[in-house]
Amino acid sequence: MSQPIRVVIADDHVLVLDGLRQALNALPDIQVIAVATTGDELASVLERVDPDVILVDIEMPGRTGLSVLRDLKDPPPALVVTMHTEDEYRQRAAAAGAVGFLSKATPLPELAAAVRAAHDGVILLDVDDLGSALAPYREARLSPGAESLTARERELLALLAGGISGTDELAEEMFISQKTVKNHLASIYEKLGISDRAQAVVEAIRLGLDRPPDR
Amino acid sequence: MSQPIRVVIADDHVLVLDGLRQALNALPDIQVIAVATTGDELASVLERVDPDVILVDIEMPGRTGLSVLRDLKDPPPALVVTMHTEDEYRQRAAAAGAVGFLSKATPLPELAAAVRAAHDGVILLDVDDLGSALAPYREARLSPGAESLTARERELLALLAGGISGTDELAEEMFISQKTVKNHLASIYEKLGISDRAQAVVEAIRLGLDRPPDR
DNA sequence: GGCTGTATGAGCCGGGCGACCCATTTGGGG
DNA sequence: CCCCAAATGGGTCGCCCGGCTCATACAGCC
Repeated sequence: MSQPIRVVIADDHVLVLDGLRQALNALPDIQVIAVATTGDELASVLERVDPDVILVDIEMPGRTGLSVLRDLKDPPPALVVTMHTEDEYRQRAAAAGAVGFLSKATPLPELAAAVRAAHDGVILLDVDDLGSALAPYREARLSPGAESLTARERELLALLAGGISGTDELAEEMFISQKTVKNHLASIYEKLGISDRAQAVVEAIRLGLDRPPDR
Repeated sequence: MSQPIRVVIADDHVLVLDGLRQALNALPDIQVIAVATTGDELASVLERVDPDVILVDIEMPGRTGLSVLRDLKDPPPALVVTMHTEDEYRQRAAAAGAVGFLSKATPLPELAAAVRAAHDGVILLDVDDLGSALAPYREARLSPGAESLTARERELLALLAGGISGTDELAEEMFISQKTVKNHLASIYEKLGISDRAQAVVEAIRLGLDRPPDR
């Protein structure tokens, strides 16, 4: 990965939609680029944009999500998210070309992992142990820009995002000399294309480096 | 307002729950302090914590949300959020003591407004024009710390959080002199108890001043 | 055994930033 | 009508921050 995974979500319950959008956008490696509340809207959205993964509910006013899926000629991997866990729905989702089938009772980290797996080409439908199939995708990826940073540089950014901004406090927190703090900062500035601590804080938070790991 | 509104959410669909939690927590004036996925869990949660508002789904494994509501002796205002819009459910919700009844197709800002209204003691059940009843509560409240800031100071913080950190760029953006920028910053530092731009960015984002208004 | 990247550290220099003191204008509230 | 808060602006000063160059030690890798 290097670019965030671009996702489209379709669900007729706006509350669910908005919540999901916000939750997924909070992850550094996933980006919701469009949403739809009806089947028709989804179809028209998919004419304009080309997501990496689609999340779709079955029940929607007008056309069902599955109906839209069926008609796509070159579809991105689609995950069906529904309240209905019955096997019949699962079959129908599979027939429509979905690569995964998830309940709305799925925890969010699990969904995120499924999105990453789907983007990676994994077909989640025919695995019986979903948990272990998703294991490699549990961990939140670092955002593109964050990959070039070293561990120590990320630590420093996390402290900065926590409100520790003075060179000496940072040095004390990290058990190194003031000079080394400034060296790390200089290296961060270069890698991220910025030039001071205020911008570093902006980037640190944008890259999700402010809260320790995933979740 | 001065303290954020403390909310408990109950919904058996973890995905919805997680999404909602994240979305509501993103608002500066609302804080989700606990969640529950079953009626029993909700009941036990309400023994431990005392929220300002409860959001509850009707269908849940074991006890329904309404059943839990009925048994509370001194209940906080409760909003029922459900997929079912039929009038029968509405009656049952009212009978259980709910102050509001919302569909899962409600947009998020509407839900947030309803939470604020409920916290304010408004009974939303018997209004026929929900839209205008919620109008006064549409606007997202500013977080406590942000209230002492002037409009111009908030503008400045928004720019800072956008990555504009140099005095001269800020001055240009705001059509004022460099000196005035530094004056505003000094005033911000004093009000927020901080001392440089990096910390100002941290606060700006924490206070939700990075993105213009509500939504 | 060398090469590379990371972490650590030093010195120097100029400019920007924060602290302190002050002035003017405008608009709204008492 | 007066006063206060907000917004605007000026000046000075000292220190810290960022840019530049360099050095050492250690770890992994081919």
